[in-house]
Amino acid sequence: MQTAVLKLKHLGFSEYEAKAYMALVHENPLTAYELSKNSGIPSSKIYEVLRKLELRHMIQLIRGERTKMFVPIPPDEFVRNFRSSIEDNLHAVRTELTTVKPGLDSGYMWHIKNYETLIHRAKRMINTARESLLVLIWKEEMKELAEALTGAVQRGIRTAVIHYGFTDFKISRIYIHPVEDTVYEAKKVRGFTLVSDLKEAVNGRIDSKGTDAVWSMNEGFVTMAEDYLRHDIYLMKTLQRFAPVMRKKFGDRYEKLRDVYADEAY
Amino acid sequence: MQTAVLKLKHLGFSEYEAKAYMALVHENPLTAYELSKNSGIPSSKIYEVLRKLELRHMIQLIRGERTKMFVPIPPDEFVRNFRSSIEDNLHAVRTELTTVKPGLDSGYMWHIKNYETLIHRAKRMINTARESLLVLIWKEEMKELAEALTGAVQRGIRTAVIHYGFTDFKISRIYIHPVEDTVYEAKKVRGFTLVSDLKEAVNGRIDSKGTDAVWSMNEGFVTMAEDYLRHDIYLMKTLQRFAPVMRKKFGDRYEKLRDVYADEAY
DNA sequence: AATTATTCACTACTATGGTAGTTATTATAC
DNA sequence: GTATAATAACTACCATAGTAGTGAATAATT
Repeated sequence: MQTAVLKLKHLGFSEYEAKAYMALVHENPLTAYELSKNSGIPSSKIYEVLRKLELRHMIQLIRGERTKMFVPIPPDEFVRNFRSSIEDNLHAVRTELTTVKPGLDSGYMWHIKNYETLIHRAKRMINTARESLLVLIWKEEMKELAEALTGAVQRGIRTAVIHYGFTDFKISRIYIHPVEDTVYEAKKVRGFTLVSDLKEAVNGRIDSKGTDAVWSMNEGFVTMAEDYLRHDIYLMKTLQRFAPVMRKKFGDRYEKLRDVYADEAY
Repeated sequence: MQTAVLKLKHLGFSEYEAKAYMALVHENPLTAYELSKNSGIPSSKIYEVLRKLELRHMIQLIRGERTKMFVPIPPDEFVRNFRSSIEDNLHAVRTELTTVKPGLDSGYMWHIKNYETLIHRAKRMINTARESLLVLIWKEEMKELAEALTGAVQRGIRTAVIHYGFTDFKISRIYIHPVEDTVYEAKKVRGFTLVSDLKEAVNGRIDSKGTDAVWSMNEGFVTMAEDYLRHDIYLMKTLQRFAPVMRKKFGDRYEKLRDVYADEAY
């Protein structure tokens, strides 16, 4: 299925509705009949679908020569419409709910015991960060979050990543922590820490037994996580000074690692 | 039904899901059984509902003493989550669709022949305006759009309203156009013009036969609409100078109208 | 024994996707 | 000039899945 159709479905449209709108955007104006052919929607369904789209203000009926024709609301306009109505609803929910129960969130420690939930939470934090991101991560989690992180960097979010083990991932400030595979192999535990905007943080570990993480906006917790990462960066920068010693220990592999070292301090 | 439940339904949740989440926000943590009682959801359905909510990252299972208990994701967090995923989808749709068909929108003249569509469009324009709004309106449409306009003014949008006929509506810059009822009665046509951010405009008329309006981002069209309204305002300000004459014509009624005149030029 | 916790089974309604069929009008092909 | 595609518009029917509503059957706790 086309990605846009899929996304529209996520936004709550039926497949037929999505396809019809897509087809109309690609070519218009069209009669119902033409649209049914272009979109692959059975002609028997097309009228029902068009009615619904019109109700949702996605398309508009215009007078053709002698037949009814349809044009789509321009995508830009649709996006603005949709966003605006969603924001209305979200705002209403938010005000109604947050006024009821104040105080749970800010100091609350949230336990996450599910890997997917952890990744989901991390993604949201990365995507909604406004200023800064501090990350300690292993390659497994990096695979899940690389896209979101790249996006954040492009958005101009100050981003520092401490990556345990080797990676090809290129980002302005990435500090490679040269962990020997043996160490990792022995422990079989991956740490994961993420601090966003110095306001909220997750910290956890993932091993064969599962996931165990804590999320919070608690000030102490966040500060601690932040210090932890800063400290790690500082440590690595210190280690860099002992490059010769390192080289002895890691050999060529260390050289390779140095190439991707960040040039600038966080 | 509670408004928040309704809003959540608008956002795509089922009634049970909405109720369950609401109830959990109001009191937590709760066991499934307790929740079913508090929320009015049949206990036979509560587990299924909870499973779905967990999948959607709306709630979280925690270990109680010996029974499973549930806590909601804090509303703030939920709102951020939800918005972020909607934005992702919208963005994807937008980029995929606007790259395909460039140029339709900007010069396109959009005919609106449906009253509801006109109001809908106007609302969206008002709600998404970033700088300025110029409105020519009659009381019928004012009733539909008053809330949106008040919101815009509060948001700091420069707003000028030319209102035909008398109104109680209070807004910083409202110019009352003293139309005699007879004139209106005779024509039975209401004009409506809206210019937002000097970028897009709708212009139309509503009468007993129906609605006929045009929306466009076409530069010439927008400029024209803008000029039209400015000119009307200018005209009225000039008329003000002839207050004595006006008073003769409209008598006491005119005095009443003057009270709500805007004090400042647009 | 009563409350709490959880699952199963079944009904009804609605939305969706899919297939079939009806009725005109308008081209074009033979 | 009639046959036959192709276009256009619309109804009816069916299977499936999700949601809502009801009743009841079991466990496990207290």
